[in-house]
Amino acid sequence: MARQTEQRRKSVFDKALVVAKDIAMAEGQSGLTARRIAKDAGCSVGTLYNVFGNLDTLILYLNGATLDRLNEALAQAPTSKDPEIAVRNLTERYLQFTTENANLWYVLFEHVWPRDYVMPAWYPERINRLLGVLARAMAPLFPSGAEQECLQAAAVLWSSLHGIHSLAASGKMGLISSESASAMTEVLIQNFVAGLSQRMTAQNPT
Amino acid sequence: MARQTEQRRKSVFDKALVVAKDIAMAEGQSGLTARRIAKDAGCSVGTLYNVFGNLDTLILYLNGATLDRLNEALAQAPTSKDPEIAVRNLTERYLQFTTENANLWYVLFEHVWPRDYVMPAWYPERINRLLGVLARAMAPLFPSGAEQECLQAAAVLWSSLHGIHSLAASGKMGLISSESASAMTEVLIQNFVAGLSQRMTAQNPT
DNA sequence: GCCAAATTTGAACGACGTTCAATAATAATA
DNA sequence: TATTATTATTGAACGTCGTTCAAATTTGGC
Repeated sequence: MARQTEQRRKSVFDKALVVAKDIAMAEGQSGLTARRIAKDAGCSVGTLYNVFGNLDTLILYLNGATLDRLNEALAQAPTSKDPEIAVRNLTERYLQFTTENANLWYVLFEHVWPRDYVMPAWYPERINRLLGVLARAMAPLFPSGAEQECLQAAAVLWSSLHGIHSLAASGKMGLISSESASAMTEVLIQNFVAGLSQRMTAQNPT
Repeated sequence: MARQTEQRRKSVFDKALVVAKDIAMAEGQSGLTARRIAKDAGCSVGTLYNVFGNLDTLILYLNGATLDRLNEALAQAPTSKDPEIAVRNLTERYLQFTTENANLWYVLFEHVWPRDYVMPAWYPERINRLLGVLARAMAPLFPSGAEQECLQAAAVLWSSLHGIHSLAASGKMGLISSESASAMTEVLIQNFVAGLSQRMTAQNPT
């Protein structure tokens, strides 16, 4: 029966993702080996490959789950009509999440995909969902009809946040300490939002 | 004689870095293996380890050379008293460099260091040298005595640029295409600089 | 209970970073 | 120059990695 096959596949799928998450949180990227995950999940490497095809795809699903959890965390951020406050509320949650889930975040953004790996469509869509949350918070900074510009600005802010936090976390920024990531985020938001609102008022002078 | 020893070490050192650069440019991160570099450099893996200690250190020196070359490229950017123009000139050179040296840039920022790897002091110093170039271009946006704030703002802008370009290059930003990195950079600079100058004029009203 | 189909298994493969006893080359001494 | 002491180089070997696949096991239908 195909039904039972499906059920067993799903149980292996779920179990593998659970133990992969546990391993990643406890030991980081380096612990995420096929043999280790199979052992902790109570199956053989062959079964893992039967379900996921390869280790990269397993990590892809792990990242998908991480993105979902971030989305939930951001959904609980208080809203505000003031874009600067709304954006700051979001970035505070974002920073909190990446701090509390540092190793998972590391896997999410530092994992190197094979050059020819094709991402399933749902993966970039989940990232765009996050961009959408940020764009909604920034919407008051843009005139109606400028949804594209708003989305682009959200992408800029999102990428910038990522740059600050990843460089700070990995110590690749020189003397700038990792503790200053929060302060740097604040500088970014203040000035970027100020620039946007100035542009807005210049176009629609009161 | 220690002299001759030193000379041979240096010749292996230099040759290894040259072939490592060639390999990285042609094939990217994945081609940078100890056996491959040794083969191309005309020595054995043992000699490579005798000189560099480990492969991470070899890559560290490769990255150092890349940073030096970027520094030279930025030094040739035209200066301007207008901070926005000066910053844009720098970021254009930066984008040009990372595009022309995409694989080297990838190695520079995506290489995962062992958790306990200790960077030599000269490495973060080279990154700070780049931050200094950016900070000098932004200096007119800050009152005298605010050098620390200026440096921090430079670090924010630098990190943001890195976030935009790395996410765009690796396709980790969702639907945002890699071709839009340049446009996103422009959005970032315009609004960030506008925010900074607004802050400046608010403190020193004319 | 038996057979056919599907699933699970883990030994095996090639490649990786790294090590180190053996070899070769060099410097010092007689 | 011949011999010894020191140093550098070598590459086979170790353990681990992702991945494969023939064989063993389990499953579902009769």
